[in-house]
Amino acid sequence: MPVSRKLAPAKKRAPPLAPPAAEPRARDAQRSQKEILDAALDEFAAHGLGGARMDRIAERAAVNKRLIYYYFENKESLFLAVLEAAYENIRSEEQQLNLTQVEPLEAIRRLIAFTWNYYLAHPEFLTLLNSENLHRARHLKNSTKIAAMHSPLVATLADVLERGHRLNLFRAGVDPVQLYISIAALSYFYLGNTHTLSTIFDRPLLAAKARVERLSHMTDLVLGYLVRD
Amino acid sequence: MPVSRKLAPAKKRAPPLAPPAAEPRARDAQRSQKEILDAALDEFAAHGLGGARMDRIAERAAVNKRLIYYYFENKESLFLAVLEAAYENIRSEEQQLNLTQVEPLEAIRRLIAFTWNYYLAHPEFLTLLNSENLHRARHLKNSTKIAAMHSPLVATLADVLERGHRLNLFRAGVDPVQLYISIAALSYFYLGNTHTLSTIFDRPLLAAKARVERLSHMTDLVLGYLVRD
Amino acid sequence: MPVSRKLAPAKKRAPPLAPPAAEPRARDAQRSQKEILDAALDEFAAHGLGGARMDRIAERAAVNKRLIYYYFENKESLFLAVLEAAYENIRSEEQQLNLTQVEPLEAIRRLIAFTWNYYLAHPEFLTLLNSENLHRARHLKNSTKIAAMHSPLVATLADVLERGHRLNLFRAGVDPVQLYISIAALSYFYLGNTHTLSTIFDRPLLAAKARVERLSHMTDLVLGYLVRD
Amino acid sequence: MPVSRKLAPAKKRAPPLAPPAAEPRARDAQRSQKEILDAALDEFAAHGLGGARMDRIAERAAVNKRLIYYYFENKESLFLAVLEAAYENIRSEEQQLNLTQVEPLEAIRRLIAFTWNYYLAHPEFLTLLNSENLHRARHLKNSTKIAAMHSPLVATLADVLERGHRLNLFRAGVDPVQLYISIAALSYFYLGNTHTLSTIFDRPLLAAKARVERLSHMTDLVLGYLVRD
DNA sequence: TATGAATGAGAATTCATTCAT
DNA sequence: TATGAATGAATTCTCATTCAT
Repeated sequence: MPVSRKLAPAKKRAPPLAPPAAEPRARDAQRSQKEILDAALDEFAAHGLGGARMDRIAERAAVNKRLIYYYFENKESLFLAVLEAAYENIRSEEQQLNLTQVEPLEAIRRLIAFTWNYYLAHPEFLTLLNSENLHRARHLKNSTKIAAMHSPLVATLADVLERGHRLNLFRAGVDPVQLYISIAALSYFYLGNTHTLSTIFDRPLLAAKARVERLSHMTDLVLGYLVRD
Repeated sequence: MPVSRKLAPAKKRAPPLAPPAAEPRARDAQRSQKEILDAALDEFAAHGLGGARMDRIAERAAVNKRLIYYYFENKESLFLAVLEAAYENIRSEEQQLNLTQVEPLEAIRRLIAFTWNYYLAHPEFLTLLNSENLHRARHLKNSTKIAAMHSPLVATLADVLERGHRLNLFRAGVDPVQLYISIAALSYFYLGNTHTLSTIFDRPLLAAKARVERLSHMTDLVLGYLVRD
Repeated sequence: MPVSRKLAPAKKRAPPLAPPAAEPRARDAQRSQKEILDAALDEFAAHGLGGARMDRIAERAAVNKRLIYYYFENKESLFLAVLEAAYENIRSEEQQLNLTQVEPLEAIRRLIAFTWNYYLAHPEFLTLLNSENLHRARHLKNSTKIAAMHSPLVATLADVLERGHRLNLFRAGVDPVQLYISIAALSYFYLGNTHTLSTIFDRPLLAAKARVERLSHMTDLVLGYLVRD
Repeated sequence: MPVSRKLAPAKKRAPPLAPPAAEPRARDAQRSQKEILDAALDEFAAHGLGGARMDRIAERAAVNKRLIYYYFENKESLFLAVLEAAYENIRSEEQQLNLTQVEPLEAIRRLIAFTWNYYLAHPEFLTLLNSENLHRARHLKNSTKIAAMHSPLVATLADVLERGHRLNLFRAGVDPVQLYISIAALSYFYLGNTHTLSTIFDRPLLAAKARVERLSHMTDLVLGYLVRD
């Protein structure tokens, strides 16, 4: 039962990550915004949009709460900003796979592995998307750039499929969007729902061995379907 | 023979002005609890655990808010109760597929179709699970019956795979849990993330035609992998 | 996070002292009232009037909550009933000291020791009185019998003082009420405030040795004043 | 340059109708905290911890209820803050008696009179302590400074007793803590229990005459014991 | 650009008490 | 005499947001 009486307002928890900052910190707009976004990503990922707390974001970012409103209008806008940044990040890393430059079979393998590993490394991306879907993509629909961010991905996958088919390697008539959704689905569901799945099946789905098996299973599944015999 | 003298309480609570008397609904504990659970399912599904409002649940259930606490300790316990009921529902319908009684190929087809249609008809199940995963299955881990509810499912699928293999139809060495997760994943991600996916791919994923295509794609995918050539 | 879903309402704590009592217990008005009073005494003593919970009283008494209202109108009336019973108890035990039958010096010693031991054995009496004083004796003032219960005590003490004086043992002009209040005060404050006193003086006031010393000190104090040299 | 686009929050909170504009009081953290503490002291003293209402405290302090939580974690922390302030106050006034600078007999007289008058002037101190004892000093035990606040008092009284004894005035072997408790007890019980005592003895204990008599009786009692014949 | 002080509108939860049988 | 079901009115505490500097 901590007591605070003198001047400082009561703090619920031990002081935040950053030192108490007696004097106002150096003014660096760029940096402040970045820290807010990072903190907000963590917070929204950890608690969802409804469960996220502006107070905690300010604390994590080590900025004054008021500053968040200065830069990001309100909670919802901040959430959209976080979402866009998250999409930008995954799409940008994806681009670096250079799928159009490798042979089709390898391209598919790489895409599956990349997706799996990215989700594994960025669990916050999954919960973020879940939150946005809970809200029926309300925020994303206000985004001007989001669709444009995804056409290259579709084009790339279409190219891979086309090349695979011309080499008489892949089956015909595969819809790239459909396939991409399936590839994402296989990793997304397993990782995003690990907690419930581990509980209901009473099985450690994130153990090292289980992870290797899952990647292998997913690859088999997709290639088993895709590759013409 | 009561011993009390009329001693006025410290501060009389204002007497109710007039009885509303809109013919009070019959007292039925069973029914009240059911209505609360139904309302809570809707509310949790629509807003997540954090966004759900006890007030709205009471309103939807048409019961006094206090009654919720009378039957269900608190919000979290209510959430677990809802979760368990939701799992019970899907597992029970699944059981009625009688997968052990049909030939393996048909069994797999049915399972895929059932999963797809169930999720389509029960979008609340998806958001509910997302919420629970956001909370790292905190509630479910307190459930005593959840794991037991799932062993029949695994056994059934194992039986189907085994029979398919003995008929020289299916490939060997398929892990039923792994496969079940994949089957669920393909529907779950598509339907649970329809809003964001529709937005980023700018495509109406829930249009009648799209739905038919998706079910077909998923079936092809799974059978393409499973069926030995 | 206990869950209760089926028919029974949620219980916050493990079942009360008494067994769940599936069938309504034998109808015994006398006994029910006694159990309610006992439970209420404990509860009011432990939490004060404001902090006491009717629910807990019902639980402790192992009767239905509604029954309390049947016998004791409301919380305040119940509190008064408890108070009166408590006073009755101490006065009745006090009476059995037969102070008028022993020599004055011994009578005073006995009264001091009795008071000390009674408070020690009945800490609930102290907190009960504190509660009533917090409420400015609001309940007691409604009592018809309380003053009558105390005149014998005053008479007895007056008699002792008078006899002591006539024997040239005690000083003259001692007001029995004043003296009684002092005797009670010395024990009451020490025992009723043990927790804060032990904390501020950092000393275990209830240790066996400390108790012996206190009784001795109080006796010295009172007799040092009373006894003529 | 804020990056936010105007994205309306999920549900706009209704805009305030019109600013009350009764010339807002200057923002003064120190003063706000003081007013809250003062109001809380009154409220806790009047109703006990359980009966105190945060709403009323806010109202009395003329601050927004939320501000209480801004400065004082919660009700319990506020209670401890109030307690500590109360102890600080009495101990500080006591210090100003300069008991070490006056002759022993006078020192004891002064201490008795001071205690009596302080309790008379600060009835809230008594009820506050009663509340804390009801809670078994739960809050005080979390205080770091409380014990330190009391050692000077004990030292002072020890010095007085020692000097009195060396002057062959006081009896030997008197424990200062024991004596202090007795002195406090005599006033505390009389004043803290005035309401019940007046009722059970049917006598106006706070009448001017009664007060004079009580102080005189207490002084006689203590000195009768302390002073060597 | 930055911040400490302040707030209105809820939010979950509690509580004494009454209803209906 | 006894009880499970039900409730209106608080009560503590929370939260996004704004004020004033």
